[in-house]
Amino acid sequence: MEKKEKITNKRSALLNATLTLVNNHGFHNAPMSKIANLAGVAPATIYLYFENKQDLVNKLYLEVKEDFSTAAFEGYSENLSVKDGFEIIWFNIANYKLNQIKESNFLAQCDNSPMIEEAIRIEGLKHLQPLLDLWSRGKKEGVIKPLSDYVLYAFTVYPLSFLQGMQERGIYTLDEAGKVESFTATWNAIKTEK
Amino acid sequence: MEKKEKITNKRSALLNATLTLVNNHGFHNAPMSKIANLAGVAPATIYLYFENKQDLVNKLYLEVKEDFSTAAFEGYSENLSVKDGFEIIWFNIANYKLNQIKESNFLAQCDNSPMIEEAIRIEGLKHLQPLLDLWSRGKKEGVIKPLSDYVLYAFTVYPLSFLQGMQERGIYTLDEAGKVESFTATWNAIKTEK
Amino acid sequence: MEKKEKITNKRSALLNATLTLVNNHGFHNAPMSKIANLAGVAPATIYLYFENKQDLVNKLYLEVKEDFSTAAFEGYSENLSVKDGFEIIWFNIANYKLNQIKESNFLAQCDNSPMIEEAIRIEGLKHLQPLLDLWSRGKKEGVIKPLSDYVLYAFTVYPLSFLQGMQERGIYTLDEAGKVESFTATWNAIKTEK
Amino acid sequence: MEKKEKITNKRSALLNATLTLVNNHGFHNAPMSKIANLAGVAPATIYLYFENKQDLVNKLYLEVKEDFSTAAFEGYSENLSVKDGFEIIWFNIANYKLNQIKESNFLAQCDNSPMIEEAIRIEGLKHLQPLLDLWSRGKKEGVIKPLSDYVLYAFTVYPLSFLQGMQERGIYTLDEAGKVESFTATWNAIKTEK
DNA sequence: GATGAATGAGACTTCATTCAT
DNA sequence: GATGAATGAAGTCTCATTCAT
Repeated sequence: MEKKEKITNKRSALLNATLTLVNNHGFHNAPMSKIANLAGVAPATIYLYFENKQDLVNKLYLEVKEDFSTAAFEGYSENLSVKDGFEIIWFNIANYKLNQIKESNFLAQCDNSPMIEEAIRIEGLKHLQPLLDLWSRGKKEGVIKPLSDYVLYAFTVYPLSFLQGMQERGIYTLDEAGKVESFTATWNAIKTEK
Repeated sequence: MEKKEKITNKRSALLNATLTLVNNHGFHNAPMSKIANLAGVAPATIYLYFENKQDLVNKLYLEVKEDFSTAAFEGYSENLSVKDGFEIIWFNIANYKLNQIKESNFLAQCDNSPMIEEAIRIEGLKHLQPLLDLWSRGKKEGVIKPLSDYVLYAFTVYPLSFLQGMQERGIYTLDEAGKVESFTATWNAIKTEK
Repeated sequence: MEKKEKITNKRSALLNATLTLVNNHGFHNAPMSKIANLAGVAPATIYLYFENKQDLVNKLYLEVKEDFSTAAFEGYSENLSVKDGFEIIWFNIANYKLNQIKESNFLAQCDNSPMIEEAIRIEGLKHLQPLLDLWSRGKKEGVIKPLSDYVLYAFTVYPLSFLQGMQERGIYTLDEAGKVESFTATWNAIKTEK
Repeated sequence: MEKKEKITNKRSALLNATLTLVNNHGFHNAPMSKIANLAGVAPATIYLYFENKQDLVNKLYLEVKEDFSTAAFEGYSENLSVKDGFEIIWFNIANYKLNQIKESNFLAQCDNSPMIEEAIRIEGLKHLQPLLDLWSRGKKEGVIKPLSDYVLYAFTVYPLSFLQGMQERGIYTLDEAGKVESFTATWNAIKTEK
C-alpha cells in the first residue's frame, strides 16, 4: 500500500508539474526535463507513468476536465427546479474558474490550441451530461429557450472564461456582486422571454 | 513601385504562411523552415522582414487584430441608436468570426496562450474604442446595464468564440437563424430589464 | 569510481579537443560539432559538461593557466636566494612554453584576443603570487630594480612568448644554449646594475 | 582624380571599419554586414575592393604592418651610432604601440591567432630590414651580444606588447619615466656586458 | 561602380526519448 | 521501479557571398 501510494505520488507530482509549466510557458516551453525536475524525479521516470509527452498532457487534460465537472455538479440534484439547478451549476463553474486558476487556465489553453487531440477533447465532454439533461428539461418546461445546447453552453460558460482570463492577468476582478450580475445576464440570455 | 510590391508580397506571404501553420499545429510546431517553405522563400529571408520568430507572430497578431477591428465597425456610425449600432457591430463580429476562420482561430489561440507578449496584447486592444464609447452612451441612456466593460465584452464576444470553435471543428454550424437567436440572447444579457 | 572516471574522461576529452581545434583554426573556426567529433561524443553531450561554448573555452583557459602556474613553480622554494629562485621559475616557464606547445599557443591566443572574458582572465592570474612575492623580496634586497611588476613580467615572460611562436612555426629553435643566453638577457634586464 | 579618391575613400573606410570591429569583437564577430555598415557602404561593395573576407583582413594586416614599420624608422639614419640608432627605433616602436592603440592591438591579435595566413605574415616582415642591419653592425662592433635576431627581437619588441595590452585594458599605464626604464632594461638585455 | 535583397550552408543549442546500471 | 548520461533529430538564427538592377 505504501508502495502504491508512492507511485501515485510521483504520478500526480508529474501531472502537477506539467500543469504549472504548461500554464506558465505553454506546451512546447515545458520540456520534459523541467517537468521531471519540478516533480522531483528523473526524466526517464516520466516514461514509467506515461507513454510520452502527448500522453502526459492528454491524461492531465482528462483529469482536470473531470475535476472541473465534479465541481460543477456539487450540491446539484435533479429534483431542483430548472432555474435553481442551473444557478447552482453556474455558480459552481464560476467559482471553479475564479479559484482553481491553474486548472482553468490550462483548460482554456487546451481548448483553443491544437495541443490536445480531438479524440481526447471529445472524451473530456462526457461528464457534462447532467447539464445537458437540465437544459432538455428546461426547454420542455418552457423555461429555457429552444436553443442548441452549443449556444446555451456558449452563453453559460464562455463569458466566464473571458473574465477569468482578465482576472488572471490582473486586469479585472469579479467580486461577489459581479458574479451575481453575470449570472443574471446569463439567465436573461437563455431564459424564455415572457 | 514594382519593387515595393514585391517586398510587400514576400512579407505578407510570410504572414499568411505563419497564420496557416500556427493554426494547424500551434506556435511551437510551426518551425521557421516550414513557414519559409510555405511562403516560397528561404529560411534566412524571414529575417529580412522580421527580427525573429516572436516578432513575426507579434506582427501577425497585430495585423489580424486590426483587420478584425476594421471589420467590426464597418457600416457603424455614432449617429445610430445604441441598439442599432450594437446590432451592426455584433453581426460584423459574428460574420468575421464565422467567415474569417483562420484569422479568428489564430486570435483565439493567441488570447489563451502565453505565445503573445502582454504588451503586444494590450496594443491590440486600441482599436476597440468605438465599442466602449457605444456602451458608455448606452449606460447613460439607460438602455444598457451598468456593467463593467469587461463583463459586457465577455457576453458580446466570447459566446461567439466558442461557437466559432465548434463550427471550425465541424461539430456545429451557426446559420442565419442561429445568429439572430444568439444576438437576441446577447442583447437580453446586457440590455436593461424593464 | 569507474563511473566517475568515465565522466572525467569525456570532460577532458572535450577540453583536449577544444585545445587542438582552437589552436589550429581559432575560436570561431572550432565548431561545437567538430569538437564533439574529435572528442568522440555527440554534440549534445558537450552541454552535459559545459553551459555553452564560451563556458567551455573559459574552463579550458583556467585549467591550462593553472597547469602552467603549477609547472612554473615546480622545485621552487621561498628559501632560495632571489636569483636562484628566479632562475628556477624562469627555466620552468621557458620549458613549459617550449614543450607544452599546444597549451602555450592557446594561452597566447587567448591573451591577445577578445575570446576570453575579462573576469575569467583576471581569475587566471591568481596563481602567480609566488613570483610577485619573489620580486618584492628582490626589490627589498636591492637585487632587482624597483620596476613595476608589470614591467618585470613583460621582460620575464613575453620574450619567451615570441620565441615559442617562432619555434612553433618552425622558424627558429631555442636550444639549451639559447635558453641560457635568454635567461642571462632577462636577468640583465631586471637586475640592479652595480 | 576625384573618382579615384572616392574609390580610395571607400577602400580605406572599409579597412578602418574592419580594424575597429576585429579589435572589439575578434575576426569572426566582425561580420561583413557590420563592416559594410560601419564603412557606410553596401555589403556587396566590399567585393569590389577585396576578393573576400580573408583578403580584406590580409590587406589590412599588410597595411598596418607597413604603417608600423614606417613609424619605427622615423628619424633613424644608418649614420647614427648603434646605441643611438637603436634608441630612436625603440622609442618609435614604444610610442607607436602606446599611441596607435587600435593598430597595435590588431597586430597583436593577428600575430597570435591563425587568422592570418603564414605567407602574408612573412610578407609583413620585409620592412624590418634596417633593424636587422643595425643589429648586424652592433654585433660586429661588439656593442650588441651575438644573439640570434629572433632573440633580439623578442627582447626589443615583445615586452612592449605586453605593456601595451595592459595599458589598453586600463590595468597599467606606461608613462615617460616608465618608458625610459623599459628602454634601459631592453638595452641591458641585449648589450654586451663589460 | 554600387546596391541590397536573397540565400545555402552551417553555427549553436534544445529536447524527447532511450538504455545500461 | 528508478535513474541520469547520452544522443539523434531538429529548431532558431547568422553570415559570407551573389546577382539582378
